[in-house]
Amino acid sequence: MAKIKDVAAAAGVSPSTVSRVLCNGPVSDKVRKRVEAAMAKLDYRPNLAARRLRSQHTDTIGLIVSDIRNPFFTAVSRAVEDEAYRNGMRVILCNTDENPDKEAMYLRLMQEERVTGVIFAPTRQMVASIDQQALGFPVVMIDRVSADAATDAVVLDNRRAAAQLVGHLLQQGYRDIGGLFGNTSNTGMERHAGFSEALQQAGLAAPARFVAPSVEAAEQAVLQWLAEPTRPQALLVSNGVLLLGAVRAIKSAGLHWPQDVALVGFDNEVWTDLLGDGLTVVEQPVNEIGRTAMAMLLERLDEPERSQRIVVLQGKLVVRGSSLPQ
Amino acid sequence: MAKIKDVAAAAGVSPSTVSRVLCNGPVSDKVRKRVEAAMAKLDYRPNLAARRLRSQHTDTIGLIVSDIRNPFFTAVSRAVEDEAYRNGMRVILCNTDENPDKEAMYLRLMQEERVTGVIFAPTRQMVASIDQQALGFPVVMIDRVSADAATDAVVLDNRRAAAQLVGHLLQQGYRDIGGLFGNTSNTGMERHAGFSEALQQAGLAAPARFVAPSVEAAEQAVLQWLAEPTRPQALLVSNGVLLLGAVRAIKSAGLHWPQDVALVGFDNEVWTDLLGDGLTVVEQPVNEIGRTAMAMLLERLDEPERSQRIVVLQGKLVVRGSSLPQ
DNA sequence: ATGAAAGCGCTAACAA
DNA sequence: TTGTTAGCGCTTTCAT
Repeated sequence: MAKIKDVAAAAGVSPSTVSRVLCNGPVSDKVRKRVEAAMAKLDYRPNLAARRLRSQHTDTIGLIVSDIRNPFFTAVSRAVEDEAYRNGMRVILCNTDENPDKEAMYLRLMQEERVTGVIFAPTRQMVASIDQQALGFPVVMIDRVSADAATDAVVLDNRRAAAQLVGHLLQQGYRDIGGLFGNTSNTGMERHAGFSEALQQAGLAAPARFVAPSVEAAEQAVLQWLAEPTRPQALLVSNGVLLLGAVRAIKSAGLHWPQDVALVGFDNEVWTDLLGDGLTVVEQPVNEIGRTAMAMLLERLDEPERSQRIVVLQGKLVVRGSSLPQ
Repeated sequence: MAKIKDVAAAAGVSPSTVSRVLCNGPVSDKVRKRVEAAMAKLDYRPNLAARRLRSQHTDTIGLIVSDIRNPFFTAVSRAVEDEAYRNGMRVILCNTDENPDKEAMYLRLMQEERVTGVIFAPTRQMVASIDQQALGFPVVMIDRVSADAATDAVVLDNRRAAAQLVGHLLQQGYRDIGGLFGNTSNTGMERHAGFSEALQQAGLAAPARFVAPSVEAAEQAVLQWLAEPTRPQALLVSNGVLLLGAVRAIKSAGLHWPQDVALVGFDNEVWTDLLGDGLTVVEQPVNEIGRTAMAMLLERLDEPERSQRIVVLQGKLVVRGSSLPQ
């Protein structure tokens, strides 16, 4: 494999000149042409490891999420990657499975890679303990954040979104409303807070249950809840993964929405409008979340000293049949 | 940030010894302990760019797919990543959008990264033109391959799977069967071949249409097809993305399966069993595909000279209501 | 088992 | 605009 010296020799110039061509440095047009011809002839590929070592910048960012198969993260990842490559940066993707040990391991790996920065959807335990100074690179958190986080962040207005769903249910005449939330992320906690507040303001009880963030856990929990005499008239479910579990539970219990139980949730996944008259959900602006996170990271690199910034995006209430009593 | 020299000084040894600790080389237990203590104290993180440059191996593989949001690739990616990290390798993910220019660009990037190997789901144009020698690393193709590919590969038995779906429809009494296929991948071509052969063997016509691999293109094509007087009794759709489009079309045309039109397809996505009595599909062994691709890459690295190998996996027919006349 | 020395392929400072 | 020189942080001979 050709190296910079070979190209230099073939073009009759010094290695530095070849390097300048590579980096768009000052080179006369005539020489540049010659060098580019030599590169093409030798099928030269600059060695990125060498460039990174020497130049001390990797143009690489880390993207740490719980599971790329969660459609929310799938969509956000794609947006982040597009924006990254558009800015000449590469992305290293890491799946943590909501496991703090894996989170720590991948953060360590990011340090070894000397990444330029990281976009991170942390678990609840991790949020407060992230120290950018110690890490050595800036972090933008997404999806799961709390007030005590010390980094930039892009989040949905989770309380408001949950409150909106509750408001919608109240408006439709539901009074007996239950909530199902994930127990590992701050997102679940915030959505629970919005849910509780909205119901308390209406003078109603706010029965809530918390489960592991998996389809199976949600399915089992909902199946059990629906079998109890205190079964709620309406169910609010905290994200797309849990929502799928809830749908499976309702289906396998032989029940139907909205007559047996109304159902509302988060994440406007592709299947939510295909079921019966559709599921009422809050849609997250997934592309905007990804793009914004990447943009904030780039801004932070430009201005390391500027104060912490949290961008709060609004969800969009999409009303469908699952919450409209007939 | 501490470097190897600092650790060496702190531990009272030479940099080589620290390096040996890092690489599990021969070091006495006593010295190893001292070095590890120094590493911990200084919060040392080895610089991967430097290691890669010097050692000439990157322990990195590239994964090139059309779009991570396609659930098939989402699942395969996750399996590849898990298997990679388990083997101490990192993964660079690239989305090509079925665009040959992007494919070429990312292959070039993989060369600059000096990746150990690449797992690649190529478009039709690209399949035959992949030259591992010129690229400088081994390639394992997935999902889309043809006989003239010159690399290792892991594929579904697409012809047989399509034929199975046709066989199932014939058994259920359908005679007038149409097929919808993607026009950019060899996968679509092979599934079309299996579809055609099976119908020809039964002495039946095999009307087929080809569309761009997007939900919208499929929806429009099916909408139009269903409005024609020659509308088929049953529709076979070549992958999960197109299948979603077909479902939308049938729904928005106010039709129902199986009475108005039976529907079968590929990819057992989460929503396929939620719609009515469910969609009949061929399920691909997504985890096995990802794991096998990674395993083949590792084997190829061990034995560069062994002959080309293609692993053909079987799909699983999952029969549901969409193809069972009432 | 350990150390000294060389160099992976490139870029950045400096000089011309 | 171009060349010369040094060195990024590590691993790998080759000694000892």
